[in-house]
Amino acid sequence: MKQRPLREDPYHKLREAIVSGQFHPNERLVEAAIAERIGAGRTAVRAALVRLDQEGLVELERNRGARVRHISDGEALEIEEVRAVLEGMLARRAAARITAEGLRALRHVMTQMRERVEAGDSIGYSELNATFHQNIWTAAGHPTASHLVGGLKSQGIRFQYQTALRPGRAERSLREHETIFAALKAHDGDAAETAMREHLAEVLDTLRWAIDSQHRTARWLPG
Amino acid sequence: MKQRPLREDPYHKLREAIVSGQFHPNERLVEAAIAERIGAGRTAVRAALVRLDQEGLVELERNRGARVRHISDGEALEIEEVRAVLEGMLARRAAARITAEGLRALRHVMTQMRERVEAGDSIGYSELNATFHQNIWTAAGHPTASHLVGGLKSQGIRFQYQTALRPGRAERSLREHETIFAALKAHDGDAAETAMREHLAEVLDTLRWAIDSQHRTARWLPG
DNA sequence: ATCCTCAATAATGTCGACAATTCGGCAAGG
DNA sequence: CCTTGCCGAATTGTCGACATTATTGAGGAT
Repeated sequence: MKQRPLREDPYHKLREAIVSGQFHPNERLVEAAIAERIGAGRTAVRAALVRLDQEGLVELERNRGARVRHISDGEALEIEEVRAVLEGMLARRAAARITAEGLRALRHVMTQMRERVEAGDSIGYSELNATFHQNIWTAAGHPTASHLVGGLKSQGIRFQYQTALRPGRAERSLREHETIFAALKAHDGDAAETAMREHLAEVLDTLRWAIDSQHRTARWLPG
Repeated sequence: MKQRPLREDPYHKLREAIVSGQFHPNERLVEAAIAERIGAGRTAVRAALVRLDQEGLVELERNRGARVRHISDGEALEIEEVRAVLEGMLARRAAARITAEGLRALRHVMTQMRERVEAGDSIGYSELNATFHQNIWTAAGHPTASHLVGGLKSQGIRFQYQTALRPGRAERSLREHETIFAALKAHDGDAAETAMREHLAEVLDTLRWAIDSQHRTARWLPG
């Protein structure tokens, strides 16, 4: 019995390549090329593409092949909106069910986040941010919602770098996380949901700002 | 250029067969058998199974084939919970954006629902119920959330018959819908979200009741 | 110069065959 | 009687070949 390393699975390999930005949005994904690139047969690649299409990372058109799905600005906002309500629900549940163990893990992550902010390391902070949220999903014990949120996150990942660039965002974000943590520690479901939704409303605002400033610079250059 | 009738697409055919209950939960789905049954090649059936697996209607195990996914009671409750927050959000948005046209369509559906209740036609009412909610999704203009809710709905469909059986459920449900409609008509987002969430909390309670009574009768018969 | 036609090309969709794997039964051994 | 190992049927996974379909580009007519 040999275990199957997930990293060798064509689906995961291709998914990782797309999410990590190795393919540009709207770039065509030719089955034969992908097959050779990741060292798999065309059949397996096909199956992977079907899954990724269903997942929303790839767009599959009959007889016209696959391309990396381009997430429009508006869609990114929609995704963030849905994330907000789902994570709000997860935070509420987490407040009711989180254990001492879970709280300790969260506190540990927050300590690291504080370090990253003080060091001015935006990208390191961003990764810890993801860890923080994932810990909450785990504590919530709600596979259905976690699965959905995970899928949304992978779609919106292209925009996550942009939000980190806003001046002063990290400090503010850190305070918001502390509020969430306090609510969880107090097992206050209402407060946890509210704090999480406010936090993600802030993220949404930042995203709007990032998109706006993008449009502004885009008009400056060619004009 | 010939249009492709969706009903002939193996994916939709198989999906419809599963959702409509032509296969039991946990029933094995042998590729060759399905292929012959719906008149398609094994390749197409394979692709359909992959999609349905990603969608959560089918469970695909490596080298062990596919089976209809069994949604446990707990999972059904989780699904309903997620549906509640998502539809709540959609109702809020719908309140802000619904047109006179959309309101008229909703009113028409509600009239029919009233008729079905008075006629004691639970199953007809249930279908109109689905239509009512779909109209709200449309009015909300939020493809991302609508898509997710649609997927959840198909997973939980097995339980929807059970909830309709509770005595007096239909009348109460009708009143709840009227409340939602009033909030939409008044373009009151807060009220719409609250009404929708309360409505679906009721549905969730009814579902808990259905599951409980199921367990009771299950223990009576063999005990 | 522009538009249309049509062949050449490249990619996808489908099929059949074969290899790999799982599962059930059956017999040998403890 | 129970466990273990092995064989065979059934099913899935993969590959290669071929049909089908879009796309591209050249050439000719207006």
